[in-house]
Amino acid sequence: MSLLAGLNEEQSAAVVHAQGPLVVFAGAGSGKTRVITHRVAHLVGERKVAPWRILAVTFTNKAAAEMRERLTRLLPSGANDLWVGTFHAICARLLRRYADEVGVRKDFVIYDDADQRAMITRVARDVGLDERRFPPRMLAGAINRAKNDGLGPDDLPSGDSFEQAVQKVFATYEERMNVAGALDFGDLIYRMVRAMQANPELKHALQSRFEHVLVDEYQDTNHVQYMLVRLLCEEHRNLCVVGDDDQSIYRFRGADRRNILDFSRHFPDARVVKLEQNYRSTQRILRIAHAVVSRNIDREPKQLWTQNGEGNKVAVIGCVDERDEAATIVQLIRMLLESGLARREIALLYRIHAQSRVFEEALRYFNIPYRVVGGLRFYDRAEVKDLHAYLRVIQNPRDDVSLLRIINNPPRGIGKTAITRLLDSAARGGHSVWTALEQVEQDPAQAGAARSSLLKFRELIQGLQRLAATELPSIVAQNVLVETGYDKALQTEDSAEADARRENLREVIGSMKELEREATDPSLASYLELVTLQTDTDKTANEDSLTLMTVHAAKGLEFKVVIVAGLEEELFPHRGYSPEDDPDDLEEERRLAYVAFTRAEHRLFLSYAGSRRVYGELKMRVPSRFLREMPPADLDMLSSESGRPRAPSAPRPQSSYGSQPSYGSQGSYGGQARYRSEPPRPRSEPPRPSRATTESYVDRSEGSDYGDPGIRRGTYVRHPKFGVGEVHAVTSESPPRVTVRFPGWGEKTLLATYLEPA
DNA sequence: TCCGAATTAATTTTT
DNA sequence: TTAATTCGGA
Repeated sequence: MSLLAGLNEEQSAAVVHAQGPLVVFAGAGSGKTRVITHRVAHLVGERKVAPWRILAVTFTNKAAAEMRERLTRLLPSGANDLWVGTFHAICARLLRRYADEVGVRKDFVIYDDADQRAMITRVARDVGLDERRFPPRMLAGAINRAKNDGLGPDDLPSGDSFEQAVQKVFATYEERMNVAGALDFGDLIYRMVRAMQANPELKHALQSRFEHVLVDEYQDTNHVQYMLVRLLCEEHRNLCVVGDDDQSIYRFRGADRRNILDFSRHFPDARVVKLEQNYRSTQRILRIAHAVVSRNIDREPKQLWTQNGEGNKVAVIGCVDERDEAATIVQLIRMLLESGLARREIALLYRIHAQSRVFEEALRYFNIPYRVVGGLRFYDRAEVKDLHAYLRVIQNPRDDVSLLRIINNPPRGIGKTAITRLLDSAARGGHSVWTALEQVEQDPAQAGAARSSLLKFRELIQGLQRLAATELPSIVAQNVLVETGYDKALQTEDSAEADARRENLREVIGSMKELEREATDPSLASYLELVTLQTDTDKTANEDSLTLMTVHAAKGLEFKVVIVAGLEEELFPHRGYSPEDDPDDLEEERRLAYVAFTRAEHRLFLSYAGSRRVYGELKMRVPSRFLREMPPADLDMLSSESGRPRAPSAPRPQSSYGSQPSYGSQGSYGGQARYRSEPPRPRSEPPRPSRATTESYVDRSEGSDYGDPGIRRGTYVRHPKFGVGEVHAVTSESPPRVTVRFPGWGEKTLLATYLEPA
């Protein structure tokens, strides 16, 4: 029973649960991964379930790899025969195995979002849609949403013109994808579900195969994924799902929290286990996280508790603007590092990537090693995608999107006209571009130079295909770079950027070689599948650098110290360009905040700026409502050094990086910070913030020594039309509205977003 | 065919 | 602000 050693009662219950559906509500830091891995180990080791009859689904490859690794250690027999993987990877594997039954080609390629977008753009043009009225990204969104809901083109409404456009594009897109032998991410799951529904034998084969199905991060499954899970476990009914509805942060991608919230309704005989003991954070951190998320109406009631200590107060640092925020936070980080903390133990989180820039500048200024997670991914680089496109065309020349990507890259005299004619020919024949290329001799429209360029390109690809029949992928890749002239073109360019691209390509080939050494099946097809499904390589995880990332990217991670920047209205909670308040959006922002805060083990720092450049425009900012929702007793309200009032016309210092901070920790980062602290605010009365609380927060007492970076009475602001005026009152916070007296114009009430500090 | 100016748009994104 | 994409002229 060593598997149960060190587990608490609830964890053990989940591990040993024998038969039937089980839902585990696993709060942040409650030992979720442990439960899931130990459960699998228990099934194999104690209950003698054959490993190949266990399916464990994760959301990331990283999580899958981690689970496999842990299981390898837990199980004497190893984890090789277990089915562990993401929904997408598992479906891809099943689709290849049952390609004939499903009706897909065994050698299908997988289109990522960019490929999909390219295809949709082309289809939309071909069916004659106005790109301005129906932007491809919206069409793609609608198509993906449909697939996430398990719907095909025929299942969609066709009321308004947009719906009609979607339906038309969707249907044609499916045809084209079929011709191209390509599946998009959504297809992988959708097609599998459809096939099981349509084919009872296939359904039965799979249902009897998987005796136990386990799903991690169940709160982020979408509807088709639910359908798939449901189908797979129909026979044995041994479904174990683990998740936390409070950490569901992918609604915008179709994740449906109802899947976990309604689990007991979907499976009435389900056992429910709640893991509420947190092993990660201090009590204060949990309290403020809970204070925010518990305001959500639609959630499973639960509250994390911990035996950990009370911990330090959560520091809230008010800053002047985003540069001041960056300078202040970097100073804070320097002090944390000086106090003995390792860089890898600190994370700086933000709501959107755009926020990282100023921090990166400040960190570079002080030579603090950092890594930015997410953003531009390695495999998304143009040159990498180009090489992969060549490889994909070699493997499957019907892959139109890839073919069109490389047909004149590097330039080889195949111009717009020649390509248009080729596309016409393909459309006429209802076949792929490659087929059109094979028939180019019969096409009278292709004449002279264009025709010979096309023929030359065709021979180039055919030659590489012959090579690929016998050689390893890395050899093929090297030949691609040489024979296509791709490398030569970069060499000729002779710029630093081109050198970097060549370096990246060398790196790709290096990693291909590495994979070939390890892989059981070092084929081009398996390499290509791997790189499309495995987006992040995460090789930098071991180096000691500070981590910068979005809150989304931080899910599942933990750090000794977490700093969350930009706790301002409009930013966090984020409101992009959606004009109206969607309560569901706000609830998701709360969950996001909950995820952010619960990443912290020992200390949590929050910051906001009083003004910030948004798309180049200086905007006034209002501190996040989330701050107001936290118990004031757990907060330390502070302001940055430069948060002190300055003469309105005083020039901004060139750089605030050199200034000494007015706060610090003594000895260790765990010590009480020497921040200037404000008198405690009266407890506000959420959820409906009264005007009074608004003022007690935003409109600090006059004559205060502390500069309030936010908008308050007396602040001078500039409006594009009315000029400079004085703020008379803050009338609402969301949207931030203020009354301003403009000389010559009188008193105006307007949105603070139109104002900048004067 | 290609380069640079003009235009436009701008969350989060495990796959 | 920026980055990405498109368009127009050489």
